[in-house]
Amino acid sequence: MNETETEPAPQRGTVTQRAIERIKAMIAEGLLEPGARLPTERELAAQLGISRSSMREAIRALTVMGVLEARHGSGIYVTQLQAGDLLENFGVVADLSRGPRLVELLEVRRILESTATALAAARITPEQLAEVERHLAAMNATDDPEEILAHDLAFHREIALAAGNETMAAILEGLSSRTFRARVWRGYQEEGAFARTRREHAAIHRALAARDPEAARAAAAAHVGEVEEWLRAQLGG
Amino acid sequence: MNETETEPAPQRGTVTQRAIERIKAMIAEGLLEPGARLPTERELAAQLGISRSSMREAIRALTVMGVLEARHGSGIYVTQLQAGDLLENFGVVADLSRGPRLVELLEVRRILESTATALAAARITPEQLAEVERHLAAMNATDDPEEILAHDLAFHREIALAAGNETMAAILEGLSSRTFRARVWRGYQEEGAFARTRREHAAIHRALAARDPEAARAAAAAHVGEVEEWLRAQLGG
DNA sequence: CCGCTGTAGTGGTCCGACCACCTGGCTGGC
DNA sequence: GCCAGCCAGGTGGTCGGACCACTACAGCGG
Repeated sequence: MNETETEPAPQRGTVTQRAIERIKAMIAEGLLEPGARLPTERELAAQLGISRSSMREAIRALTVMGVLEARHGSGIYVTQLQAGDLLENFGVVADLSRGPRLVELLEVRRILESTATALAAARITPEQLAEVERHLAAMNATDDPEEILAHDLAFHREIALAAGNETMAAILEGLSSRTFRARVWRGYQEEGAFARTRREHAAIHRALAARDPEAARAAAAAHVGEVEEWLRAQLGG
Repeated sequence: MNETETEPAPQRGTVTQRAIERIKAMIAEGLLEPGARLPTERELAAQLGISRSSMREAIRALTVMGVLEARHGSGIYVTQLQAGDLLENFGVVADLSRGPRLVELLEVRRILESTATALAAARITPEQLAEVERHLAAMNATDDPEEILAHDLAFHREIALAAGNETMAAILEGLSSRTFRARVWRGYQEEGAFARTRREHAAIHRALAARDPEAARAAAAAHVGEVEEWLRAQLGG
């Protein structure tokens, strides 16, 4: 391979790795706006002087990171680079963590969730509060664990959104991913924790309706803390 | 909208996507222990009945997620699945976020960093405290922005580790990634914020040495909050 | 016994072909 | 003139095979 005669650092790592950095840099520098369409795979490969296979791997990597989006038959596009896009695969952390790692994850969630709930108490709109109440009611109206879980997730998601920080909401979404919750809660709920959970959710809602940030923070921290303590005991014993 | 009425599970998405899920599931179910070596690419491809190219893309995806690690000439291995492994590429979020998103990111960091610093005040060991002091001294002993930045990062990393939650430390690491800090601080530091930063760092250290969690929380929150406010003003004006 | 070397096997890269899908223009009827 | 439907071109998705770069280890020679 030839190089530009004066370049002392032609190749750092693998070809694919370089392609990833190049495209990432292009986006960081603003050469590629969010939503913009990239050249075709074949063209990109030619531009960087690599094979289409390697370019495809680079694109796959950026797709996983949530930076690019490939639409079959249409083209490759830059995502909106919203928090949700970039944190979409954050859930795998929760899905593949085990043992002490799970407790750490719940501790992080407790910190963020309590703060988010406190913020939400101050900022939530009547419409959002109504939505929260809807999920709360639906959660109490059924005994199907699947449905309860779904409304539970939606309940907290709505609160996180009401906090006004989309990034935090996206992170919490990952920390509460469906499979994660299902895994941890399977045992937790079997111990008849339904009643306790309902009480805690009611307390959170009460604090939100009263616009009391401190009460909301405490209620949310206790809510997550309950699960955290249970899980800690599971591991310890 | 509804599907899967007729066929149980013919083919959900693309071939590569299925391969990713399969391998991820194998790890989640414990069939592949952390550090274990996988079959060769060619073998894996044959097992799942797909081409090696597609399998390579799947492996690349899992590599980016921090789940797998490919060693040229040796083989493919499952990572230790530590927080650091899975959150390694979390930094891209910080690197590619702009405008209001950056403020949100700093807000999340402020919440986590203040809590982590408070925890560290209660748990830090003499050795760790000495290390923190070393970085503090090195930071004050030079005027080279690069060096200051490096020790600044190490200063906070040491504190996060002392908090005893590796997952939180890894997330904070991502939220403080080198390029992110460099981007935001370029302007911030140019306004003669060196002195203020040093004062804030000193305050954090003082709280740690005094084992005062509340003071540590306040100092850390103020430290990050300063940058946050500055950035907010930059965007507002 | 140690160190060097050769080699088999691994991931990394490239090529060229074909398939599946989407898009937009064109055709044809109304 | 307008619109539905068809159709061709272009796009990402998949495949198979070949070769390169690197690693690990067995075997040789000192």
